Amino acid sequence: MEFKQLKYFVGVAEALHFSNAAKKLYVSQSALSQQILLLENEIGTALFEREKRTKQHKVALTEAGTVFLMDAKKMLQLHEKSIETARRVGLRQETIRFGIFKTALKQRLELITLFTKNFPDIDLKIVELSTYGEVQKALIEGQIDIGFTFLPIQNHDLTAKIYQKGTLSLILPQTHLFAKKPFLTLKDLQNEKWIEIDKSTNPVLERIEWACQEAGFNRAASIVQVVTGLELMYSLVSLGIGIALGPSFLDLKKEPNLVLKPLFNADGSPFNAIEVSLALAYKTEHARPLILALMGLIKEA
Amino acid sequence: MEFKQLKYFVGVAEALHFSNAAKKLYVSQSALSQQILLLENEIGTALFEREKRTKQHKVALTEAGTVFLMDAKKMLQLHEKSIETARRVGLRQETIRFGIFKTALKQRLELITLFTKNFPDIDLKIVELSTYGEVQKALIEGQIDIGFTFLPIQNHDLTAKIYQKGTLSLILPQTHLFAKKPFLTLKDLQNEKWIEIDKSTNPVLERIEWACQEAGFNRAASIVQVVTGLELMYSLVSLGIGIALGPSFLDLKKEPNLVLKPLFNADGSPFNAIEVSLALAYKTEHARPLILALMGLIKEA
DNA sequence: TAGTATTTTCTAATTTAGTGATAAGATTTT
DNA sequence: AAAATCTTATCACTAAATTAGAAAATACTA
Repeated sequence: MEFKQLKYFVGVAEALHFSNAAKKLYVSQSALSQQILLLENEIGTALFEREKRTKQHKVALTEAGTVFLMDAKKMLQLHEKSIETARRVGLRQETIRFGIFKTALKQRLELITLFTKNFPDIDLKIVELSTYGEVQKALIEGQIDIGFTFLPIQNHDLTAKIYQKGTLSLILPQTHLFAKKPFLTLKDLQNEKWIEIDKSTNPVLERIEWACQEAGFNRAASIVQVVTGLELMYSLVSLGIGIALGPSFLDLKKEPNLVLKPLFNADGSPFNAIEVSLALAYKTEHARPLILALMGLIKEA
Repeated sequence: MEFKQLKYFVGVAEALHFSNAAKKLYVSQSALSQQILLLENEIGTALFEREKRTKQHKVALTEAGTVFLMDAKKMLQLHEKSIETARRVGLRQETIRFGIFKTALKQRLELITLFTKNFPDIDLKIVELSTYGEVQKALIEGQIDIGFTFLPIQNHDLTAKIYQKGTLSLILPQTHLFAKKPFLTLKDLQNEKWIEIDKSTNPVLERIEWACQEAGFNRAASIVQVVTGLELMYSLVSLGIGIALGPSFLDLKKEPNLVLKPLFNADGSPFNAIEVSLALAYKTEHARPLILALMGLIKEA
């Protein structure tokens, strides 16, 4: 018996419907069926009556299922409570300095929420840095304990885990001719002017140049402005001074004049040769349970 | 967090010693360490103080570990209780007919104990059959629900799981010249007289003949007596009428005049070309949770 | 300084869980 | 009826996690 199976069981018991429960639980219906079967075969008795789907998709708890549901809920409650109390006792006055940089606004909020929700008793200090390169530097120098960064990481002293995987997307003014074109390729962009984020610390950005060379043009020559922050980039693109590239998970809701367009290869497949991944990182030698637990939280999102 | 980790944690907390706890828990010490680490890294705080083994191998619970221990025990209790009550409710008056045959006395006792301990409320009927071939027949014909048998199983309607793996061993009178020889090979036995269990239904026994042919002699010609049960075989071997072969897991404690000797290849490696495996089997199409749960119990042993 | 006891780390092998596609059972629609 | 639909179970494949065992690391003992 596993806690996962208990969660699945409670999910099905509440939905009384495998497919619907699977959606809520974020697993496939087949995985859900299998785990419920495993649970039943461990206990030795059916927990649900499927009745060979005799009547209208009737899934009902058996008598054994009914009594087991109560215990399953208790176990899950105790599971949560046990973690909470152990954390409260073990983490009194522990401090975590969490480094963030200016990109990825939505993501950092989500993660801070996740951190404080799961570890309400730690002293979480947010350290704002301007670029992800500075985050890496601060991690290595021990000024922060954990932080956001883009991949790849050059320094081997850091351990990172992908938080959000993205590809390169195009940032256009809504008024741009291409804003309505469904399949944009790199080649389509050969006559554009470009705004670029300072790339001194980002190896990914260099790969854009290579990709443009492959597509048959030299983008570097068309860069009209290099900026250091997203805000200025957004402004310049809005003004029509040029277009820009950025991670596909950027949140442009607050920039009504801009649109984020995915890129495609010539054959119509998504252009994902250049991966832009946002990751959470810590200095490997500073690993301790609390930091590893925070790292572990990202797989829930 | 997994129940397995909770069991391991309680084991270490009670032994306050990883290696000793590992033995009790029947896992390798490294697996134990890893699982405890994983648990600590999920909770986010250390549960044990290892103090970098500063003093005499001191393993102590941290404060967080102490509070977590109580919850862990509660969860494990609830885990057991939940299974018990679900079984009690779901398995009222269920009957299982368990087929056994005369070999493997010790093993069948162990398994019956395991069955009744885990499923105290089912009506377990032991059906004694004389050979494992009859057990297979009874399974197929539906006279029994589950039963012991030797592998391999010819009939594809049965599903089996190995309960105990063994090789062929030699059954000798204690007074026999070979009883003290450390490395017996098949070739050493070419001039012996043989007692043999009725092999009409056992494909494994035929492979003995092949193996003897390979070793350079014809055993079939030296068979002085074919018997149908172990008891008679033991008696005849005791009397010095011949020697016999049998599974290495036979229990000869009650036969003080007999010894069980492993066989070796000419190069000194153990002779395990012929596997004699005792398995638990059921008719595949009769699978139901209770039978699968009983099948599942054998991995605990 | 070598020897012993103990836990962690590393690696290869096995086992397990997950997914997507498909099958099977039963009802509803055409 | 036949086809479409809905639902759960099963299959085959892939990805991930778990295990044991060897070796490394750490500290105490003689």
